[in-house]
Amino acid sequence: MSEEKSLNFLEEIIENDIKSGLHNGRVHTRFPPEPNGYLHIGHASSICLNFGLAKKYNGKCNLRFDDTNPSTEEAEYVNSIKSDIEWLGFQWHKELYTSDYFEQLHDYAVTLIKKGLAYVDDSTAEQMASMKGTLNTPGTDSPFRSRSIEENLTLFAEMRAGKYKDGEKTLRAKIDMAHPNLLLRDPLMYRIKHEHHHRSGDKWCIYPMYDFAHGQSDSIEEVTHSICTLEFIHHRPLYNWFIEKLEIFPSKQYEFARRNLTYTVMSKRKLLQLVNDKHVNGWNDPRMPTISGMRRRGYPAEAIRNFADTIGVAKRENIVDLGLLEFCVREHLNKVTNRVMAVLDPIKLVLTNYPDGQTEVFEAENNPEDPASGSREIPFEKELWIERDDFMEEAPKKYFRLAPGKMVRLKSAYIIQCDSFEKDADGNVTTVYCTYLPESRSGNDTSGLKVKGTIHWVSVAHAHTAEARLYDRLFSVSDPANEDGDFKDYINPDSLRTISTIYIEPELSKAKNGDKVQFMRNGYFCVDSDSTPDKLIFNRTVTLRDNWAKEQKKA
RNA sequence: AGUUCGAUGGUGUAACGGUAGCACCACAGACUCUGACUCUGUUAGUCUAGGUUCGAAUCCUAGUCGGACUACCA
Repeated sequence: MSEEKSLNFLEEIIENDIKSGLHNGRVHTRFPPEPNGYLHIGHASSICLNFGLAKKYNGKCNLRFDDTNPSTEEAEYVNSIKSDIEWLGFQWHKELYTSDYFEQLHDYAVTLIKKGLAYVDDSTAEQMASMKGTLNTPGTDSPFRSRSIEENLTLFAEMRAGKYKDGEKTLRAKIDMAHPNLLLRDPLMYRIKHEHHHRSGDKWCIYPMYDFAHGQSDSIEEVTHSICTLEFIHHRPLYNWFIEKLEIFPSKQYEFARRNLTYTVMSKRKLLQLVNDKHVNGWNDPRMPTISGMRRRGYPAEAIRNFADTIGVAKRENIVDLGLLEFCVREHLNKVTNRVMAVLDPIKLVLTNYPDGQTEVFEAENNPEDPASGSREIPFEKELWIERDDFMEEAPKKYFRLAPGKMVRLKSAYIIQCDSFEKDADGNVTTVYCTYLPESRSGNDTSGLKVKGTIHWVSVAHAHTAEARLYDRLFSVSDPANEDGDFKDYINPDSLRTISTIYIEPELSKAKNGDKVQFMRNGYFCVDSDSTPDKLIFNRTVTLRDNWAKEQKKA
């Protein structure tokens, strides 16, 4: 019972806060996406963190759409974000929008103007940039910095009323143009944008900047722990400055390092390029690191949550091995998927001593990891499809499969011995001839034989067909964003291999969209949404571990 | 260069002044009607230099290396 689970740094902060009675021990977090794109695995980490922390400490987690920029945001994204979060298995306390606070935020701005802490600036963006100074040199005050409170009030009201064009005026906080933190050199609070907003419509033509919206929104919702990624750490003094000057609920911001993954890219800009340049087929392409892509790929939500849990949270730079995600995926799929037989690269196997036209039905366990999964029936005949890889003319020493003179077991059926084979004009093996041992029948094997190899098969007469899409990592280098040149030069040309016809056991033809199975000795697959009633399409989620492949590579 | 955050095996993460642990990967073996799963074992780490201390991954000082910040984006 007393197994002390170590805490991450955020849990430590929260537990200390609870201990000290801060906000009466109340914990309230939020997940604040901007509805301008699709969620990816990085967001998944943040979701698991924010919702997970709330759950662990009996708190609440809001979903807040940070929609302060009408130029980039669309309702379409709101829906995809919501369904991604739900699919991950989380339920938000409230669905909220920063745009719902526009009136309140405006009033906060007026408050600051009245306190002499904000002013309307007529400078252009270029002028402002030139007065900003640099990392090493202080900035200079704007000529409009000393406008009177009354004038600022009037001007700001006129800005709101639509008297000015985009870019003509801004509202700025009056802090310190020489501050070493550039964000505190009189940051913009409001800009003019005569644009239609996906929720507030045309009611507003001035929109708050992130820095003037985020902390106050947290505060309005009485969020206790506002958790964001490390690149916002420089914003924290500003976050606190607004809350302090406004004298509102003191939400606190904490930062963690965003999680990176090998063999992919995560920035919205890069992902957008992949989509626009058609390197992938949309945001939910199974190769994309988006939540919708991973869902379509067949990654279970449980696996993603487990992954987020396993990699934890810290403040140091990191790049997590994709292999760890795949491990989590396999770990879960192993427990829940039924085993089925499918032949992806077929050659024909003929059992010369098996009666023509005879059919036998074998019963096969669905999932040895889960006794409750039951069993199914598989028809067996004289002619079977087997995997090309499972036969070799000349077998190397540790090859446990078919070769002239060698024996294997046909999974759930008989032990067979290879006698001969046929090749076509190009030298490709077309047919393998074997004899079966009737007394080795699965379930009541009296042969006394032990064979090292077991292979899967599908009856030629009963096989159904399907398409398989074999996905592999999107990039051929582990950190494409940090290579020389364009990251797109490092796209893996073999990230998708389509096999138009594979043979599947009859039972599998009943599979429905989204179903997940294990193709025995091959990998985990799921039914793709492109499937039609007369054509099933299987996505390869992830391969099985393959020690034989490693063995071969060494040789 | 200024500010700021960080540095523990190949990767991710613990150890809160007192035995450097866990997971993934890799490797070796056992088991196997999936070369899967499972099980056992092995390799491998505290950025550097000083200091404080009986004792330092942990505290202090200096350095090194890496990241972030100069959008009317979030």
